Amino acid sequence: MEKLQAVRGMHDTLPGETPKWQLLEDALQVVLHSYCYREIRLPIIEKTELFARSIGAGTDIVNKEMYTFQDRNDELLTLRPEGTAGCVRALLQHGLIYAGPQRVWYQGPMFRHERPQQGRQRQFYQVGAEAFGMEGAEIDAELILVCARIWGALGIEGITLQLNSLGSHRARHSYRKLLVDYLSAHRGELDEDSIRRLETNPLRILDSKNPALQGLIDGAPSLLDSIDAESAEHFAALQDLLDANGVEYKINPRLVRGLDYYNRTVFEWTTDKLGAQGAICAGGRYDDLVTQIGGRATPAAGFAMGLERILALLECSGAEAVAGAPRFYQVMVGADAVNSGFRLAERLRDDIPGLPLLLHCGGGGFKSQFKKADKSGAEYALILGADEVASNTVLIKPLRTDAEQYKVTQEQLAAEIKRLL
RNA sequence: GUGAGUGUAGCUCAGUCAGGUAGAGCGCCGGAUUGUGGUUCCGGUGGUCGUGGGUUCGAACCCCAUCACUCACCCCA
Repeated sequence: MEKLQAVRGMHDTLPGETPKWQLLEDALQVVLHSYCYREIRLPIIEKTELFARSIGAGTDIVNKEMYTFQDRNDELLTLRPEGTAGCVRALLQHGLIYAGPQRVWYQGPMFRHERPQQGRQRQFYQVGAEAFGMEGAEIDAELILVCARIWGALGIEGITLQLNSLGSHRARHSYRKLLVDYLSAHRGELDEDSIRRLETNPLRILDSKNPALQGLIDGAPSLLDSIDAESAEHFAALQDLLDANGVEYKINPRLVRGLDYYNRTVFEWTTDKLGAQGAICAGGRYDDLVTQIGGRATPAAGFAMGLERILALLECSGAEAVAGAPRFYQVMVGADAVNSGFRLAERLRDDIPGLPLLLHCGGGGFKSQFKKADKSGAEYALILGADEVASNTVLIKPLRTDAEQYKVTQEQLAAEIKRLL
């Protein structure tokens, strides 16, 4: 029979790895809550049309990377490839978009059918924050400061903030023409990918890694030269706020995002420690998305970060999370000991909620049970054998020090454990 | 989607070049006078060599296909 394995690009997070995930998630929550972002929980499946309309019908994500399928009633559905579209849809559907400024955050799995490699899997986890109803550059700055504080909380260093402004959609559209004209004039110098993108997403050609193209790209008209006056002002205001708060950034006129809904501010936090997948967090402003999804024009901005990449970065910098070991391991030898041991343990759990107490299951003598107690990482063994059952006592043996084991009555045990905790 | 590399015991790997029906370390289980772990010593358990075909008297090894992982392109968080 064929061995069953996980679907390609879908990873299991094993018990040994979950503590570091929990540590990361907790740290993110603390920072987000300190800026008063509130959690929103969203469906993993949405109608396909939502993504086609928001991310953009011409983007790679929508064209070749979505997990799309037909429901039993022939509805076209998609496993979400990102979180923003569903978030906007939910706030719109429930009328929160118009209920004054909103700050929300979400976390969970996203799905993209890409070839897996380092820092890129088909099911991956993002934490994102979105803010609605705020027009000025202040919210752009706040989002970036949230990110910066997250890096600080996690002890992540050596990453770069890249910043750009795409201008208004209109300005971006006319720039697109300008760029296509320029590149078409040099069509012969373009590589295969770039020629394809000339039709689909010409701005991304600016992002090309092909060294042969760098000269051509350097000579291209600059996006920043052609953005509208209001956007330029907005961008300047953002830079002032970042400067005033000591956030370092690099203006990168070639930074364009792969999702169509962005306008004005776009940013990306990148590292050079993770190979080809250098972006750990990215976002920007998307003032026209709410309209595209069918609502009234509402200014909006947000970011999303890739948790696998952040974890990989934390491992690079040598951080280690501690796995959850029991504090107490209860050794029980003989049927009578098991019997009264279970009842004793249940009483302890009543008295001390959350007590990390591991009961030995599966029999065996004292020797083998102690081996397992040691291996479990527990600090103390609680020992129950025939003698203890007969005398209504328990032996407590410290496993991590040379201290002698000692005897307490079963009535005293809860108090003694509280003392040891 | 394109290209390259890898796949042998629960884990890390040797064996592949020059085909002769599988090895090490760690782990796991047990023992060292039977109610005490962590060190040491002794013994044991362990793999249809990713999967399916082919070549051959004979394949972990050569060939083809396929799946998965890794890396790069691409894409993006």
